[in-house]
Amino acid sequence: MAKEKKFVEAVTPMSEDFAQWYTDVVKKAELIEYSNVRGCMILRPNGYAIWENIQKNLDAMFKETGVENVYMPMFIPESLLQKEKDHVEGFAPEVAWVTHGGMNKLEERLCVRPTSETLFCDFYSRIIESHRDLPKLYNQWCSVVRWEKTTRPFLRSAEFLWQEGHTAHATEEEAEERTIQMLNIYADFCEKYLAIPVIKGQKTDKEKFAGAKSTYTIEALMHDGKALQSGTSHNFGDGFARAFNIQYSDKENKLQYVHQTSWGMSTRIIGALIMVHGDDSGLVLPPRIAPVQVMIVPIAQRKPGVLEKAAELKSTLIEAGYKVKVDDSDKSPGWKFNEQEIRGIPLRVEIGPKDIEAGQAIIVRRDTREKLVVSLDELADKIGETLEKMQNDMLERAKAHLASHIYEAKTYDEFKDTVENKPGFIKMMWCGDQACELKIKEDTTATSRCIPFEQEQITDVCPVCGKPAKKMVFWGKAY
RNA sequence: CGAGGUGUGGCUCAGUUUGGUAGAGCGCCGUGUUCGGGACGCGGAGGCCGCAAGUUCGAAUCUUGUCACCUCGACCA
Repeated sequence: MAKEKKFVEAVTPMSEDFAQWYTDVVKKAELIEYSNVRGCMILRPNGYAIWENIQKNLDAMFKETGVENVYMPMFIPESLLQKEKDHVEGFAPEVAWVTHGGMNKLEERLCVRPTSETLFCDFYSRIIESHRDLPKLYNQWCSVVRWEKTTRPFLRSAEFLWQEGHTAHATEEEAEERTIQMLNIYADFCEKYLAIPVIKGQKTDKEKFAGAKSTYTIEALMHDGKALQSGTSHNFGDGFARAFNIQYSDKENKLQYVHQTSWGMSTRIIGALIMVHGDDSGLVLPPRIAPVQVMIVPIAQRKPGVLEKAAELKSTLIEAGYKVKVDDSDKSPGWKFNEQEIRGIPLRVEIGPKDIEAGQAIIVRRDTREKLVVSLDELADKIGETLEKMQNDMLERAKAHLASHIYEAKTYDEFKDTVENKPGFIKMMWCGDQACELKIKEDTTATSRCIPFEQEQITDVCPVCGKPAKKMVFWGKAY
């Protein structure tokens, strides 16, 4: 029976106001709380646990390829940051500076790392001497600070958590191979754990990382049709090595510069998780990344035996390897259902006196709300099956959404019309000239997202300028 | 950083036009009855109205400044 009164403010529907929906979900799922410092957020247990799971799984994938973790200082002396010209130009406008130690002014001010290329380079210049020292495959998990003008939880915060991998190689080929390898790891991770399909490709010169030779990216599509750069992998060539004098003696005893890469994924990906899978009831977490996979909701829990049964089911499921909690608060069942849904917990198990009598329980999927009555003996098996199915279905749905939001433009008018009316990616040929890229941005606010690895020849000329087309580019509005 | 908007118990907001010392619902605490889609009764706690100056006998209300948040741009993971 439906109640007319709804006391608790629901999440703003996506269709009404997507930005507000996002903020509501972030707050109501208790992922974050705003802090006292502009643009900085407090990651609450529900939010941090997601990051911990991302970290755990991604870290394991890195380590399988020989990567080792280190930790670098959070401060960078100004002189060190200055060493690579493009790099400092790219980051200078948004670094935070430490000017005093205690009461004393520092001789040289220190920047709070916006990224740690310069520190790794300085470090590598000291520890690399011979070809026998290569490759160096280091990564660090840390936070970085970028004094952004406008911030949004997860998508762009002044301080954010991430990992940054920095490698040094003997040859250009090896560095390129590593750059692509890490991009593939990100893409695989997104598909396998986060159920987020991505477009892999290369950034245009305009969009590439400050100081990089080439930047590769994975681009995901949010529910509102906007793109989110979800992970990047850069090939630095020997540019940084020359600026920082990172040389090794090769087999012929000749001095050579190393070739470097760097690659990162941040808490921003949690923003993607929210905006790819969430719905009007809140967050929907893919089972493989969900900190709690099953919430058991006892019905009529004060009736004898109900809580005991719920606890028993919990132990059974935990033994079977699932992450399970029981909501034994004295809220009404309806309340608990809504809480579980807003937090995106993949499955709910309802267990009440009637079920106990019948030797059964009800499993409810978060994504489809599909209800499944199962006998208690096979609960663990069914939970496993359903989690698996849900993970797959979520990926398939996201893939379908992505596929149905990729458009093609043969003329610039068609392009402009599509940007205006159909949110998503637009495939269009490009002459390779930055002027056209800038014009597109000026006219439409859409930017080049990437030059996808999987190329097609849509037209022979660049629809913007009419010159011969060199590449097909994915364009779109982005976060 | 530019344009616009909003700041009043934990949340959503009324009160500001016309200055007179703060309200509602939800939430919270206690208690009892409840429990299959945000239950109900009774009792209670909690706010010098974002912050700072100013005008005034008196400011949530008027003035100036400042900070935060939201939307749209520019910049960026």
